[in-house]
Amino acid sequence: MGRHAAGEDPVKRKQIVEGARQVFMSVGFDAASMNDITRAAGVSKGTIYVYFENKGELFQTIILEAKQKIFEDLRTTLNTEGPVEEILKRFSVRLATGMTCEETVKAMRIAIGVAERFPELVRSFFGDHPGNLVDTLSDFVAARIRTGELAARDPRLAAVQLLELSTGHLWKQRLFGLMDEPPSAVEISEMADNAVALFLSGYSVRT
Amino acid sequence: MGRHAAGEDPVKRKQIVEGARQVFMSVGFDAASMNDITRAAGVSKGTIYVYFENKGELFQTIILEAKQKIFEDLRTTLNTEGPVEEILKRFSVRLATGMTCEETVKAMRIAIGVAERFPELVRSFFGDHPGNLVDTLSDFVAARIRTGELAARDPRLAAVQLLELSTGHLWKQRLFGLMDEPPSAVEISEMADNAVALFLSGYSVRT
Amino acid sequence: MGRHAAGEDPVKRKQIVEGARQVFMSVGFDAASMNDITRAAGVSKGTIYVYFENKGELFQTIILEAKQKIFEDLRTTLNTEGPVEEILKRFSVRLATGMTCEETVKAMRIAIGVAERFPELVRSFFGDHPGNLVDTLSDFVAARIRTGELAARDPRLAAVQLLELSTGHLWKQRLFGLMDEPPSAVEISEMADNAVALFLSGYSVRT
Amino acid sequence: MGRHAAGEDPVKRKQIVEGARQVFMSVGFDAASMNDITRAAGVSKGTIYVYFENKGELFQTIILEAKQKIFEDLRTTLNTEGPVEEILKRFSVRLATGMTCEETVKAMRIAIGVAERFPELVRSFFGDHPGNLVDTLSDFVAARIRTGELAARDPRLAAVQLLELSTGHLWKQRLFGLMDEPPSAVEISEMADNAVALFLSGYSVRT
DNA sequence: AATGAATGAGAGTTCATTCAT
DNA sequence: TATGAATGAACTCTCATTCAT
Repeated sequence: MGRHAAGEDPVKRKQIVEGARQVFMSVGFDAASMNDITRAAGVSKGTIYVYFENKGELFQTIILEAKQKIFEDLRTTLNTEGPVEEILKRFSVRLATGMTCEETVKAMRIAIGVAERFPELVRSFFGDHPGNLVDTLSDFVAARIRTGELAARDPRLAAVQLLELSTGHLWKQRLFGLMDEPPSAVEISEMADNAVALFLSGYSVRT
Repeated sequence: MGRHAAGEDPVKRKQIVEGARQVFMSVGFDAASMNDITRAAGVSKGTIYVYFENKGELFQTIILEAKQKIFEDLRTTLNTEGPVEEILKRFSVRLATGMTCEETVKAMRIAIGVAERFPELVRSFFGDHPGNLVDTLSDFVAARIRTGELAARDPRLAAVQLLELSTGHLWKQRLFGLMDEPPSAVEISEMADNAVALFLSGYSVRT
Repeated sequence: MGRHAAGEDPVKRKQIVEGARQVFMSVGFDAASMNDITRAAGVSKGTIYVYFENKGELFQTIILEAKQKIFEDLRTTLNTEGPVEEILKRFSVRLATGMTCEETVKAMRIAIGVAERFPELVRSFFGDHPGNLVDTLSDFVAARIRTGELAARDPRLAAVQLLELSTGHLWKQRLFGLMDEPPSAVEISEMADNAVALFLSGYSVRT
Repeated sequence: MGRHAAGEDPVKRKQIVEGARQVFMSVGFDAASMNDITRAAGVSKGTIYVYFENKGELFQTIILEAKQKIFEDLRTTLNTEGPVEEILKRFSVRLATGMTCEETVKAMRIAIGVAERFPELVRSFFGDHPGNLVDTLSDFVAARIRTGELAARDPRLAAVQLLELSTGHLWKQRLFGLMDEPPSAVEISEMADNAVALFLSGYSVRT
């Protein structure tokens, strides 16, 4: 039969998710009404409740989807061959780009705002799931220590520091609304240069 | 007569603000009802509307007050005499302590969550007001460059980097609910040590 | 001050109860919407929720009030002096009148319909509360056995039987909608005569 | 082709009715959702609407079926030969058993609860259909008056009185939730004894 | 000046019914 | 003929705000 099972038509589901994203992203969780979402999705209210148990579940879906996009290809960046400096710079640029783009910033803002009600949701951004950012970068640093390219007593600390230097300022400015547009490629590149430079001034092996 | 003009009794105002602070901080903006605040403040609803235009304005007052507390004594830290390293460490410790304490984290979370509705409010945390954090620290770095203690092409960039290194990881963990309690004094001290160490490895004048 | 406390203005309360009675009585519990009641009461929805916790509580109030009216003066009827036959007839008439009037019938119908959800409510009609109908009449019968006017091995059984004979048929016809109007005084009187006659044929002392 | 016309397959119809019976009996009319019934019946929603115009019609069918069961074999009881007392007692026992069993009580409660919306439905329980209870018992009493076994000026009144005495108290207690389980055979038998005894004390021919 | 009872629009969710498949 | 995904009106209840006292 050509018809889909209840709650399983991917086109409808996409429609709902898309409508919900628009509404949630622009007004947040509480201020988003299911009527707004209904309207934005072009789907009836009843249908939404077939696809999602309730407002909260729909919300979590939106946020988790948004989160996926940021981190997915960062690991592959670190797994390529090449000189430390070059790889770290590429990593730093990609990370900062993902963290400061419009969608990420909005998703994080909203998730942070409901942290008390959806604790796992916010945690998941930098959370303990395998392959989280800190672990991944720590592994890279440890490997390059073994190759003699880096020298650090605490690879994890070094990783954390690079992460902060790479995203910190621009991301915070975006999060707190001090920068209305995502930073330009040039700005990101400069910040990455500076981050990697300071990092290497502390952890590269002096000749 | 000893009566105050409408909306001008500072004791009443304090009462309202205190009640609102309790309620907003514990449940956020949307979940806080004016009835709850009325109850917590021990003031009638009508009175609240004499002192504050509406819920949003009251909310902004609360958040701005919370913000003041974090940054107020940081500048004096930088204005003391002494060796760069020592001063920066003290600054770093105070900043991280203020940024990760319960009240700050809650206030930021709530403010971030309603960023779309109260854009100036969130901006004000790290905003462009005179004496903001970046300017203050930049000035300090520039001064120490003039004294020959530090060497940096871009004092502002250096300041930003120190700020990120000083608060970044712990604060982000607190904000995203990955750390339920504020970090201990030891944790903060270690992070400050490491931050200042990396900073100086890049910007201190090599002998 | 001339103003009433929240939920304590007897005029408003009466208005709400009156509106609710109209709506509940004419369509039952489930089919009655709070909007209908709002309209019928001429009071805002919020106000109703100040006076009553929820729909169920309002409903219980309506039904219990209706119940009060039926039974309140029956006991005094039995406490008067006079020959058994005359007293029982008066009791029988009053009971049947109360049980078959429009309001009682509607209240009972609706209460019966929601017996699973409000069990105490239905039970209260003939319930175990002190001074319920069976006890009261049993006491009377027992007293008249002691005076030698009646003879019955089981006064309670005799009381129950009189109650059924007095109300049974007419009440059941009313309850099941076979009689659109309350029975006339004549009909009730005849039924009472017949009930008392059969009762006395079994329990009066033969000379 | 062996297919049935729309809405005419008796097996499907039975399935629907059975599913609806389960659901209606356990939660009542309003709380029963067509989805529940769909599930209980194992038939699609569309199919139900082929066999029954709407929820109300389906409901009426269920209630009428439940009603049939109570009264169907009572007439045969009265048509047997034997002494009046014995026959009346058997009749009384069967009537009380049928009127107080779980299914009857539930069906009556639900029907009574929606009496305003389905007036004919409730009426049908004791209604004017040929062969209703009162007529049947009146005929029996009249016949036994002609044989000289009973003496009553108004056979219909006598019949009504016996009916009330036979079911009244126990049934009312069941209907109003004062008795959670159906009465035991012993209780019913005793009540029947007492009912017939009082009846005969009034209407048997004295020797 | 201060109060708090009253308002009513709007929240999330359910469900009888329809109609494309 | 039978299906069940989709609809959207209607449900109960909440709450920011007003205004008579």
